[in-house]
Amino acid sequence: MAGTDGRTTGARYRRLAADLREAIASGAFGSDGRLPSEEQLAQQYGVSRGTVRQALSVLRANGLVTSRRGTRRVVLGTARTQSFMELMSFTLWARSLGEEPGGRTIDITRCTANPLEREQLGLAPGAEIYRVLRLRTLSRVPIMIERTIYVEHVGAMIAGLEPEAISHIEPLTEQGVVFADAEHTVDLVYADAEDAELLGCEEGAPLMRERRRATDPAGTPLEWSEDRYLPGTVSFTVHNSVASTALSRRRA
Amino acid sequence: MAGTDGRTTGARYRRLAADLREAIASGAFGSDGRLPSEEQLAQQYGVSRGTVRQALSVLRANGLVTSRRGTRRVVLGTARTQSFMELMSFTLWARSLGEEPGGRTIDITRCTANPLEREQLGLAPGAEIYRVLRLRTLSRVPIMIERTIYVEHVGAMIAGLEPEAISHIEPLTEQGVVFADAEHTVDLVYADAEDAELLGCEEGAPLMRERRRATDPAGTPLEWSEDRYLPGTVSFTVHNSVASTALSRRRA
DNA sequence: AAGTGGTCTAGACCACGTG
DNA sequence: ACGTGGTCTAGACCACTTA
Repeated sequence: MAGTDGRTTGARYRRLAADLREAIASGAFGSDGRLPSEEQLAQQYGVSRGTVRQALSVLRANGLVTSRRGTRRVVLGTARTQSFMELMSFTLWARSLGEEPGGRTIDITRCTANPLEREQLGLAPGAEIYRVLRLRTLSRVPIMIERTIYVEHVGAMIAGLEPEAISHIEPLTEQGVVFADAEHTVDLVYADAEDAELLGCEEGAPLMRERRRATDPAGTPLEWSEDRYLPGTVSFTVHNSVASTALSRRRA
Repeated sequence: MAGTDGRTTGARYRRLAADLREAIASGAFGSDGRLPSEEQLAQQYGVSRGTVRQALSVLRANGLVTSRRGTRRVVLGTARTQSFMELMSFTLWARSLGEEPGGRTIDITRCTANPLEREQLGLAPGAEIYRVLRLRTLSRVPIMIERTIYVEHVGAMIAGLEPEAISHIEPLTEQGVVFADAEHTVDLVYADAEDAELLGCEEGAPLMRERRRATDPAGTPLEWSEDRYLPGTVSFTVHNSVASTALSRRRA
């Protein structure tokens, strides 16, 4: 519960948030889970109240602590949310589970984007894209099929990787591609012939579908992906509050 | 693009956020979608830069605008996210779609919570709960079956409603029950005999499942619900960014 | 009545992107 | 070099909860 250990890089409020996250996970706030007041934390950590509030707002958005006028904050639960990159990268996600990620690239093609693809990536007529088809495994068991299209300059990097490369996103990040935002949509679809063959299920079998559009910090789309999971292999969880709503329910 | 019209209640930054939301929706920021600088907005609206930033952070969390050091913010899209209550209430949601919400309460029972239910609502052994089973329709077509358990004092209010009441949450809100946070988990399940009969599908047919735990501002659980949708009727969408991650992918 | 978080202000410096 | 958003500070007042 010290106030001086912990990280030394990045913004103060991020380090503080990480510290508090640890303190929460280790049960440092007692059985009732009441946090110190903002003023107390500010003094303990030698920062202003504004910085404390910035740190706490992160924890609040993650559903870790309450926040209401008049009473101290209370611990709601330990960290469940994953980092943004863990959501983008099947490989990172698998590793964080302690499972062995695998993947087989079935096909990579460079071609001219069709109208639908142009809309998904916000491209002009005639733009070139890369289409990538991969089968993903968890501890050698196929669980997901991934159909992704990349804007040209990103796809070119992917095409330069070895076919056996397990992670595609890590090399991209090393080469300076920055993913900043993503929109995920989850629904239910039925396996087509290709799905069935690759996943080893019946044609017409139900699958969980996650569609995802990822952009760079400027808002420019980088990739658009449609992932199909075998039932019983994944679920998606969202935390939502009056103050910050990220989720929406749509008519199909 | 005036700065003086708009709401007159609630926090300044919320009113400002609503104003900016409208301005974005009406295309007031031109074809390139570049927003004025924070300093300019502060002067236009007669507030401090801090308040402007607070308003913009709301829009950012909703995926409406970009935000990066060095450049002005840019419009990403018009509002897609729904209010927190629209997510909690099937009735509100249906109305916002312009469709007619309907519901039939199949069963309400007061009983002692079993161990699983106690864990879901964080209750002590022996606690009483209400179990509610409802069939939900959109424009008279059944699309979802809802199995909800309520803590005792909330369930008692539900039990006092007419059986034909379309909305359960609205009366609760009027009686002072405040929903503040919720955690939603989406996956795929297969219809059991009861699902099949009520939804009019085959037993074993695939359904989209949304499980939800909702709490009051103090973090005390109020309800736990398991909703099952017919395929093709809904999808769930989440916006996610490096700065604020609410979503997580789980091994089933 | 006292304590706490929510809101707002005014000002400062820095890191980054662009011209 | 300049403008921009990101971070941080110090202080103020208010709304709410709790005792």
